[in-house]
Amino acid sequence: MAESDPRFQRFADFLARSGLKTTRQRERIVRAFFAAGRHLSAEELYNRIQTQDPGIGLVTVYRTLKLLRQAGLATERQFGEAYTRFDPNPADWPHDHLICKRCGKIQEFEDAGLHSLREKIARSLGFTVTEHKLELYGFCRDCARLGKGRAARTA
Amino acid sequence: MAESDPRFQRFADFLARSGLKTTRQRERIVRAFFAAGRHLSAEELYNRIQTQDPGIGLVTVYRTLKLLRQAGLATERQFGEAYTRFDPNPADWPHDHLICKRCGKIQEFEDAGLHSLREKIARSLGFTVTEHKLELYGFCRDCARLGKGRAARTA
DNA sequence: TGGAAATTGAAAGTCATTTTCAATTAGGAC
DNA sequence: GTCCTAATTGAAAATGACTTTCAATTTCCA
Repeated sequence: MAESDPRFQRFADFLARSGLKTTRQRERIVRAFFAAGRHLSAEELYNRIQTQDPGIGLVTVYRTLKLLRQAGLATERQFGEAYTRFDPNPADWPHDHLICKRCGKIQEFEDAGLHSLREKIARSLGFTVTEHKLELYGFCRDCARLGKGRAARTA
Repeated sequence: MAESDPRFQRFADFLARSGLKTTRQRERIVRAFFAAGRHLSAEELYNRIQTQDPGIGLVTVYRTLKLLRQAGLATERQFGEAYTRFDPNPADWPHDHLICKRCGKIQEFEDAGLHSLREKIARSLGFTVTEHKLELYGFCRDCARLGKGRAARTA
């Protein structure tokens, strides 16, 4: 996730191509987002940035996340929480998620069998499928070991 | 979906068991919900009821839907829209959904292969899975035939 | 039938996210 | 480097789905 991360360049290119400007705020937000490497909410990202640059507003975080989405560098996800999380994986990588109900860990995965299964189901019901969304909820190895208590939301 | 629908009795039992009362509003709302037989939002259900009983408030619709959920007679679903839809299928029937992006039709399905696939995926990543959510998006037979235009939200 | 406890609807409150708007800033033209 | 204009920013207000508050009404059992 060093400065050489090609996503910085992709974002810069997106801005230039769209006639938008590179600002201090956008640079900090994008850097913090990629550095986190997790599915953060706008508020969580905002809090991380606050500690280093209190001048940046939550509104600008929302706006920059929207730009990242348009650039194909982030995807909005809903995991049954009140807010949206942003997935830092390239939008053109189709994948699904496993969510730990105790620590909140989100594990991405890709499964070829799923694609054929979805075709089989769709065909049997007369549908044509273009996208899907699969979320598996449960406990990660560590949390399963600790006993399946109430969610603690650590990670 | 006649008066003999056992769900009316189940709801009445739930109310009695919980020390709650049977009211004109609750009866109308529950009847309209089961009669629709579709995944409605609170607002959609409210609108249907308005035409026959303008005295019922949206707040009461929300409250009654919450009771139906507690009674195991409805399940909240999010299909990427701004609002929640309520699934009129018994909560103890685990199933997934196919959503037509053009007419909004929602088709339920149950697939045994999915259960073993989810176990296989979880095992390979060290997770224990307790629930899942799968949504397939595409076009139903009728809409696929008409050409895959922009969503029209009919049904 | 009486009356306590539950219910209702309107209005106000939440909460995440978006819009508005006046002040600031980026970055191409010169 | 300096101008100038369009883009950007943050604060405050707005939005929209949903929930809570509260005074008035209704249910239902003793």
